[in-house]
Amino acid sequence: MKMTPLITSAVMHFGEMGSRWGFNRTVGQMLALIVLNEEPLSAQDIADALHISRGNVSMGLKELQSWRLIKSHLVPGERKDFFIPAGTIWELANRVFEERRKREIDPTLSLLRDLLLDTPGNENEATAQNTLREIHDLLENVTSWSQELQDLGPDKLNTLMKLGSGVGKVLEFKDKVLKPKFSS
Amino acid sequence: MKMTPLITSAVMHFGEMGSRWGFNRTVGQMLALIVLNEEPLSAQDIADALHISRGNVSMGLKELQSWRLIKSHLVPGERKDFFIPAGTIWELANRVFEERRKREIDPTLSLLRDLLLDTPGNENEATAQNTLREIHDLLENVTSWSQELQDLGPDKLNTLMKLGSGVGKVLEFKDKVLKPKFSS
DNA sequence: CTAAACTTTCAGAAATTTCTGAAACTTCAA
DNA sequence: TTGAAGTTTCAGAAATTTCTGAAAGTTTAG
Repeated sequence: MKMTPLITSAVMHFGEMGSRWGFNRTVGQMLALIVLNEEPLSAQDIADALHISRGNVSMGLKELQSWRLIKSHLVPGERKDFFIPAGTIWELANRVFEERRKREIDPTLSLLRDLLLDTPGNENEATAQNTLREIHDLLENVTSWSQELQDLGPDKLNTLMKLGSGVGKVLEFKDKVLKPKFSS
Repeated sequence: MKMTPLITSAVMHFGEMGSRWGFNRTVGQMLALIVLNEEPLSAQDIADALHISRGNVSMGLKELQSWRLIKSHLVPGERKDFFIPAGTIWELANRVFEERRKREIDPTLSLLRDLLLDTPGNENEATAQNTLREIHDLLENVTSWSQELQDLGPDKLNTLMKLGSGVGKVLEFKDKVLKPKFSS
């Protein structure tokens, strides 16, 4: 399992970006390696290709599985596990999105809900609470909205994308058609 | 400038989440503090409230300004600078989004474009390149799409959100109206 | 020009995260 | 039941990130 220069640069880059995407350098490299290789890879293959310890690979694989980005693939007659991507690129991207939402937004939403139940103790606190409510509503909207988009699936999403800046017009149009009583 | 318990828990939480949102703990706390306080705060106020060093505050303010999340606010008759949020919650959220896109997606897009120009050296590399192209196209779509959404602005976005799962129907509808020649 | 009030910078300390490698564990064939 | 092939775990080493505080820099009033 030797890496060509092209694959090496991609793998290295995904390693660097990995940390920005929620996992660490080696986990990012491992993901890129698995996604870019047609052949399923064993843990040992990965350790060799990336020059990292076997233990580190084991932890990384566990994390990638917890994100549901890779899955193990049993090769008949082989004792060890091999790993392959757990879906299409679109699916993987969605999983990363979803997982990040879980880590970045959900805990905040939960705290904000709690804080909004408290009775403000003074003027200043009341204003702060209003701001918190604004943040809460925004996050809730973002969450449900991104859920919608994912549910649409790549095809419809693409149609929507091609509309480009026409989205606004469709909306106006829809308003006129569906709510004719209230023409402005 | 003392913090009530409500504000304290919000500030602490945004500190913890800060690291997931692209800045570090104290920067997150500082942002929350500034956003939740009606009154503009001086650097010293912040250092006192959060019990962190003056130097750290200075670096944090610089970073928050580079993200365009806060701006300084001159109080007549005062020598020192005071800081306030650089816009509405909606605007701040957009800036965070945009900044993250710049850091998380743009560099990858740029690398992928380069890698796609290379001529694949062998079979395996050709397949890898196809995968890279798929990733590239997806990222490009995500980028332009999220740009669209931001341009729509909160109001239209909200209208669109209220449509909920009806978005799909609107799309089908639009297809029929705009492309009647090619009815399936 | 000087000094007071304030800010920024940055070297190195502190805290946190990641990685290694050896030991413990599991599984299976014989 | 044994041992070979493989995996996981985790304590502490290494690397990285963040924070402090003292020194250098800037601005303005007088």
